[in-house]
Formats: sequence, structure tokens, C-alpha cells
Amino acid sequence: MPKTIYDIAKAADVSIATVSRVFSRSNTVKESTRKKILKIADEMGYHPQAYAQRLASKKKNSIMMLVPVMSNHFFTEILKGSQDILVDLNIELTIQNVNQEMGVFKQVEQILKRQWADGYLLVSLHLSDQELRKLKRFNVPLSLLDDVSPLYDSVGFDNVAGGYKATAYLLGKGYHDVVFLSGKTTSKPVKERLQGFKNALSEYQIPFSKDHVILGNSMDRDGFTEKSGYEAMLKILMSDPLPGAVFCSSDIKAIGALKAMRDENVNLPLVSYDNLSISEYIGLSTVHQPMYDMGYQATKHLIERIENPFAKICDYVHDPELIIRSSSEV
Amino acid sequence: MPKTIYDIAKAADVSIATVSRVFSRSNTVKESTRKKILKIADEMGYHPQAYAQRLASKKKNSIMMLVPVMSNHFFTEILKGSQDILVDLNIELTIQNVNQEMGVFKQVEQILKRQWADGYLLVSLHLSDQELRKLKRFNVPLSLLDDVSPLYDSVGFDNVAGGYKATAYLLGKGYHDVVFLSGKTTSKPVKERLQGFKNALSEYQIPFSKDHVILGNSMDRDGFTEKSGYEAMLKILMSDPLPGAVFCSSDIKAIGALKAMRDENVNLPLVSYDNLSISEYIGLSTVHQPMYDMGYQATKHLIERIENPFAKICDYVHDPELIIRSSSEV
DNA sequence: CTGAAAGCGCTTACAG
DNA sequence: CTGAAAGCGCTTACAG
Repeated sequence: MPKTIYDIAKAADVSIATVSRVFSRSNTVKESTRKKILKIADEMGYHPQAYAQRLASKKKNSIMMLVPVMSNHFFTEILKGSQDILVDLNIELTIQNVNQEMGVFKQVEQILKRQWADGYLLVSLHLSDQELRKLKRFNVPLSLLDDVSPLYDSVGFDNVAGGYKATAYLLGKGYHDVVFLSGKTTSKPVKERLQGFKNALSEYQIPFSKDHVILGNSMDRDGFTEKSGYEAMLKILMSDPLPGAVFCSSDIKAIGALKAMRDENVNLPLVSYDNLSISEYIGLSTVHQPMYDMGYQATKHLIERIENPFAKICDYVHDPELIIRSSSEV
Repeated sequence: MPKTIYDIAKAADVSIATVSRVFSRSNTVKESTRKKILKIADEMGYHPQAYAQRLASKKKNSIMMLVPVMSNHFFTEILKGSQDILVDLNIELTIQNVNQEMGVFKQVEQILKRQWADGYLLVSLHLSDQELRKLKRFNVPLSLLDDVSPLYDSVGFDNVAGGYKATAYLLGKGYHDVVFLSGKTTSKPVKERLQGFKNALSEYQIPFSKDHVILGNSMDRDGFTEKSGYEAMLKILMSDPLPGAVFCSSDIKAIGALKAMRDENVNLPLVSYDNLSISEYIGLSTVHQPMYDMGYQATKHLIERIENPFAKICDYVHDPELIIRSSSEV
């Protein structure tokens, strides 16, 4: 049986209040008794139970990150940014995976209801305005990451600008017949990047048509898979005439697309999106998103919000940066 | 203020016991009162607090996964395997990141002490036998994943066999001057894969020497980074004569190594290790590890262990499979 | 610096 | 089918 505070108190011949004070780092305990209690606790393998502590104190010192891990190839960067700020503050970070296939909003609600943490980091969840508004009723600090909303502290990217930059670069190089290798078109980032694509076209007075958008058949993870990119590129390569260049909605898809080109022995200039750590090594021209900074910032906002619930909401939109490597320079 | 069970009881004109029964799905509640309570709870936004529930019931219905997310590129597969079994059982899964740079064992101890979960899944932690033995004192179900030990339920891989297969393949093709592109040599999987490498050499009666092992300078994440692979391959390419082939300790490193070869315009046959989802698309010959199955199995073991703490310990070692693609066929 | 006691929000025999 | 009451393992004013 695990030991309780009573066991330690009895063994140390003090009250449970004193034992509690030792573990809550209250400095009102005499050094000698503190040492004695710590020694006994260590021998008996005692440590306060998280549940009881949190119930009694109403403080949690804990933040929870909700994230669709499955689809999130840049998650490690975000996590690093988040941890770097949390470690010093001695705040626990717990991760909850949100399953994209099972109703994101319902899962979020379910988790918030349980009152696990002092605040929640919602990563790449892309909830609608209406859903976000509904979450207000839980009255708990929320911070959005890779998403922007005036309703919450949030730090995201201007996907429209990113899509525009990538496309404009290709157009500027003279490839006026660019094509968009899309993800699932209901996905928020896909929509926005497509909008950027359209904006660039219209700047060059090129009329947009449905034929500009090519999709793979595989639709798991919103189509953000190598397989889906491969399929889409195969379709592109079957068109006649071939487009001059490709703007691909994500690096992961681009990896599939690149293989399709190799298999078919065609080489179209390609720019994609995300700048994963591998992208540098496979020479992908891509739109960079500083995920580390984002994790750091969003976490900072959340902590400040927990401390001061009535501070001004702060939504920050990063301007993405285009990085040119070999894939666009054929 | 969040509502409590008392608020609901009062509003529904019943005792708190009845409200509790409704939420714990006890079927001893009259259908009409159940409906009434559920309706009121929904209106008032009530849901039982996780902490209080677990403290009172001593049941947690929850499993925690400890994982060095940072370094774990195949983590999503494991997670999927684990979730697929948990969802049906209505068991919560929480993920705790373990920071490789901060003393893995200490962190694990710290987490176990808190008594968060009914059981813990230790993923790719590679603790020593002595450390594992020490964890016994927490007297809580533990299941190891990507690690094998007779002390706990565990499912891992035979890294020695994997290293052997990869190397023997290269030797069998006539490349007798193979070289091992290593990770940090204190890392358990690196050591084992190197042992497999040695075994293959000795089968071909090739004496092993230190020169067979090449290391990059970057050592974060135990050297499992693209950068470290790039650096190591650059070193290899500076040797004279050049080796005939390379066995690379991980796919991520191989991606860096491949770039180094492209940059230097050399093309050595290469086999690596892991079979990440991207590996198929960049044509990596590699050693496959069925991470999904592993996540599924380890989770199953853990659940059975929680139900029956005295069942026979079951440690399972997967035999890895060599997959040949283009990188080895130059 | 320390203790007695109330309380955190639940669950669960027990009794009816 | 339902309620009163004890208890889960802690924290924290309050008093000394």
C-alpha cells in the first residue's frame, strides 16, 4: 500500500500539517524537523498524491496541451519551445492527443470539463469561431497555437501570405501555369494557402479555375501524407500539357510528390510548405514557420493569462518566410 | 465558479449520491431522475472533477505514456496502436514528455511518485537493469516499449539481429569494406546495432576495428539527427580509400548522409534503420520495426497487468525485417 | 514554528 | 431506487 501523509506524520512524530508544509515548500518549518521528515519520507517512499493535493489546494500548477499528434510533424519543435519556458516555472505539462477522426470539438469539450489543468494550449486544432465561442463557457484560460482568433490569446501564421509568397515566387520566375497540390479542401490551412495561391494568380491577371487544384485520393490526416502527395502528383503528370510548376500544400506531401516525379522521370519546379527539419536535407524550397518560437510564445501567453485572467487578449500572426532550395530550381 | 455536485443535487432536488450515480453510470437510478439530472447538469455546465473522482474512488481509469517525444520520429505509430485498444475500454491516455537532457530516471521516478495513473507505458527510455529494478518499489504496473527486460512486460526489437541483417546484406553483395555510421555510442540501440554489425563482420572473417565506426559531431538526441548524419558522412567521404558501403544507425541520420553524398557527388550503397513513413518515398533500404503493433501489444499487456498484477511477465522481442529499396542498389 | 480542525468535490457501503 | 454519512489524502486559515 502506498504511504499517506498520516504514516509520515506518525513516524516523524509531528502533525500532518507539518508534513504537508515540508512538501509544499513552505518555509515556516524548522530546518531540523524538515530534514527529519524528508529523511523519513524518502525511506518510506512517500510523496504527496497529485489528486489529493490539487483537490485540497485548488491550485494545479499544470498546463495541458491538446494536439492532434498524429498529423503534427512539427510538434517536437512546439513542445521544445513550450518546455523551455515551463521548466523554470516548475509547471507540469501534460499532453493529450486529440483524434482528428473522432470529432475534435467534442473531445476538447470533454477534456476541459474534467478540469485537469490551470490552462490549455490548443495546438493546430482549427476550431470554428462558433466552436471557440462555445468554449468560453468553461471559463478557463485557453491559448491557441497555429490558429488565430480574436477571442483568445493566439499565435498563428498568415497562411494566405505564405501561399501568396510561394506562388508569386513561381510566377515571378515565369511559370505562369502553376498548379496547387492541395490537401483536403475543408482544412483551414489548406483553404488559406489556396487563397494565397489565388491572390498571386490574380495579381498576374491569370484567371483561376478548378483545374488549378489537384488532390490525391488518400484523405486521412486531411490529406497531409506522403501517399496523398504521391497520388496527386501522378494526376498532375498525366495532364497534357504539363503545368510549369507546382505549389504543394505541405512538405510531407511534397516528399510523395517528389517521388512521383522521379518515378515518372519528370522534374517540375516545386515549392511547398512547413520547413520540417528534414526539408533542408532533401532540398525542398518551402515556406518556413518558426514553430519553436510559436510554442514559446503561446505558452508564455497562457501563463500570463492564468495569472491575470483579465489582461488584454493578444493575438499574434507570424509572417511566414519563403526559403528557396533546390526543388524549385530545376 | 464551476458547479459542484451539490449545486446539481439541490437544483434537481435529490441527494448528491444520486447525482454521483448518474455520472458513474451506475444503473440503479430511475430513468426519469437520471434524465432530469442529466438535463440540469447540462444546463448548468456540470461535469465531475477528475481529481475528486479519482481521490474518492481510488480508481483512475487512466494510463500514462512516458516518452522522449523529441527524439521519437515513430511515436505517432506507437500512439495509434495504443489508442486503438484504449478507446474501446474507455481508458484515458495521457502523454508525458521525458526530457533526454535532464536525467531520464529521475524524471520517471518523479512521475511515478505522483500516482497519476493505473499504469505506465515506458517508451524508448532505455533504462538500465538497475534502474528498472529500483522502479519496482513503486509497486505500480509498468510496461516497456522499445525495450526488453525480464523484470517487466515488455516488447522490443532485436537490434542485434537488425544490425546483423543490414550488414550481412551489404557484405553478401560483395561490399566487404562496410562502415557503421553510428549514433552516440552510449545509446542502447546504437550499441546493439553495432553488435549486430560486428557479428556480421566476424561471420565473414573480417576483423573489426575502431575505424569501422564513424560518428558525427552533433550529439543532441543521442546523435539521431539529420545534421549528425550529414557530418558523419562527410567524414566518411574524406577517407581514402572510400568504403564500399554504409550501414547507418537510423533513417533520420541517413537523410543527412544522403545529402552529404549528393553534395560531394559520391554514391555509396546505404542501408539504415527504422523505416519511417517517409523512408519509402526517398527510397531508403532500411530495417523495419512494426511500431503500430508494438504500441498495441505493450498497451494490451499493461491493461492485463493492471487487471491481474500477478500474471506471468511477458517479454516479447520482435525480429526486425530488412526492406530493400534503392539506396542500397547503386 | 507547529497543531487541531474544517474543507476540497467526489464515491460507496449501508440502511431503508 | 434513494439518502445520510463516512472517508479518500491532502491544504490552509486560525490559534497558540
